[in-house]
Amino acid sequence: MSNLNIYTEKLRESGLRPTRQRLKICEVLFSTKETFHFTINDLNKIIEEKLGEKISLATVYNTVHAFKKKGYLKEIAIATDKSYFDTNTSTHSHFFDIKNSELIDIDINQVDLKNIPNPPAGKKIKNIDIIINVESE
Amino acid sequence: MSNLNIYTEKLRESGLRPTRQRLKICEVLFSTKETFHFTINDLNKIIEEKLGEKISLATVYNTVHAFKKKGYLKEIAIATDKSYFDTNTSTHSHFFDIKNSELIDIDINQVDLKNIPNPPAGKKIKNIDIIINVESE
DNA sequence: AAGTACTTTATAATTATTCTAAACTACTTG
DNA sequence: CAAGTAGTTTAGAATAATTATAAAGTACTT
Ligand SMILES: [Mn+2]
Ligand SMILES: [Mn+2]
Ligand SMILES: [Zn+2]
Ligand SMILES: [Zn+2]
Repeated sequence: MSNLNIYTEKLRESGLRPTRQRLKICEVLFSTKETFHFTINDLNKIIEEKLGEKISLATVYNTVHAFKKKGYLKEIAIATDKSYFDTNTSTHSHFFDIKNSELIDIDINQVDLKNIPNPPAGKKIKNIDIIINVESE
Repeated sequence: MSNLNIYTEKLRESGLRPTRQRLKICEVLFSTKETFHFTINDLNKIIEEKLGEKISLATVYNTVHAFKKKGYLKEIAIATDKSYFDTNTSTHSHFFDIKNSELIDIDINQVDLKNIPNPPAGKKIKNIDIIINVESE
């Protein structure tokens, strides 16, 4: 049985119309057991190659942003030329292998900040991004 | 007395010729008491406005990259559309105010990771980027 | 069935950055 | 110093990710 009905329902609940394009993208993003990281280009390739579908690049961007806004995706704060997204929306940090641009999840419990400094006056902490850069040895 | 001779010497030591453009950029970057954060665009504006000089944008890029390579500048790993650089080259973390794109130094002693997780097999940790995102309240 | 708001799409625009190749300049060497 | 050369600057073109535009298409309401 497909997840189509589930996605349709979820999208409607979110105020997003369950279009053919959005449902395809849901399949790609949310029907795997494991979560994963991707760029817009990655996602576009998967859609074309795995699904034999072609969705306009603008729609892929629109959809990813819409899903992010609804909390179904997270954007990873990493300083590269392109944006990375994550189907794992729980709070967690990452290893990042610069050489092959690979992101690897770190369980929230495995890394903790001690002595979190007080933010500057008049500002409050929203969230903390931790990237542990690694390289193959 | 100007720092020109010092910069000239420093550049020569580094194998970089002390050109008029590089010396100007040294003045802007390294003659202030306080360190600071900047984008290429910021730097270019300072050169034009404060020094009445005009240096080709390509040269500004070239120079910043050369200085970074020599360790006189650090690039801050922040996920924005433009790159940020830092004249503070010591190991430290940052507060980042997304609203006004402001970076604020955090002393290295004020924030520490506890339980740094083991990197994936065959990889070793190079460095750790910590960004504490803040917003005005 | 018709109307409306939302969505998709191709394409253009934007923006940061890098590339190119010609002109220029700092340094070395005779 | 004069000449050679290797490094540097520069304007402008190229690249690449992303966003904007606006027309055509679709989902939902009535
Ligand atoms: Mn960039
Ligand atoms: Mn970007
Ligand atoms: Zn992740
Ligand atoms: Zn700093």
